[in-house]
Amino acid sequence: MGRAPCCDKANVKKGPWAPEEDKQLKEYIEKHGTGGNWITLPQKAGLRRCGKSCRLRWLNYLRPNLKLGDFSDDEDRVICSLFAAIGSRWSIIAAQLPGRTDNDIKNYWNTKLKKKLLGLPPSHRKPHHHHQQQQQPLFFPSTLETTASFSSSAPDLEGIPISSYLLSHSTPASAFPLPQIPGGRVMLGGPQQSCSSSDGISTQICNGGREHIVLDNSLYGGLEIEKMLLGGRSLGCNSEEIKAIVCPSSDYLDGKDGARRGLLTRSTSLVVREDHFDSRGA
DNA sequence: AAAGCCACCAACCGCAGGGAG
DNA sequence: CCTCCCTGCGGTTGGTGGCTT
Repeated sequence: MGRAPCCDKANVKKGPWAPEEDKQLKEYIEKHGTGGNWITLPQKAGLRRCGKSCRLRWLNYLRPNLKLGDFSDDEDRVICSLFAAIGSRWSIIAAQLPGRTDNDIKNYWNTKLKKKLLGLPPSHRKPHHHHQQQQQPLFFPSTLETTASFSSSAPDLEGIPISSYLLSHSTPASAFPLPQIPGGRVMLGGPQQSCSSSDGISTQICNGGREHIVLDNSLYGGLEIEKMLLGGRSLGCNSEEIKAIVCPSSDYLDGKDGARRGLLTRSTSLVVREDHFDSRGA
């Protein structure tokens, strides 16, 4: 039994948006808002488009405060670090980059950043100027392959280069058959393992399936994240939770307390601690 | 100059989650 | 609870255009 289509496909226009359609959609939303219902919006706005298509167009191209143009090195680092930690959760990653959309980031990752991390030669196309500056892979090959230290009870998994991992797993959060943890590095040693590297992220899996992720580069301001795993599967965080984890300026970091605990969705627990890195001078 | 290749990106598709009834 | 509906997400596709031969 198939799902009912979200719209009348026969009467719906597909393909690239015309400038008039953009104008029509933008003007309608600016005047009336989305009304909380994208399905009926195109009809109200006089557009022969699927509601999902309108939503996508608005979110990705028409809404205000969108950031256009090249990704900065800082943005690269945020994307890479979060990808390493949580996998291809583009919406969460996008939430950390104001003005960027998940689609943007996903495209950027798939077409450019992944190749840069893998150290593949640049495309024959003219690369973005600020990307030309950095010929070295960003951090996976240079840290996990050469400086990372592993202690593991699963030697057959030790030392898998992240580049090999990336080549075969574009979706680390869902690709592993064993305890599935967002981010390939967490999995590299199997259960009861630890992995640390100079890229600012280290992870541990303790007895009982407790996942322990430590982010200590300056980007994060030094935070410790501890997540409980349920049923051998790492559970997701929503964007606010991740924001609490990775934003140095977030309210989570403004107070004096050494540790604060917030309850995550689906019974995942989270500990955000500042004191862990105070002694490291991170 | 033309053809072919391929990187890039906008947009589509299907699925999962969550809320309402 | 259960079902239905809507939204949001992530993977994938197809068109476009730049580059190479």
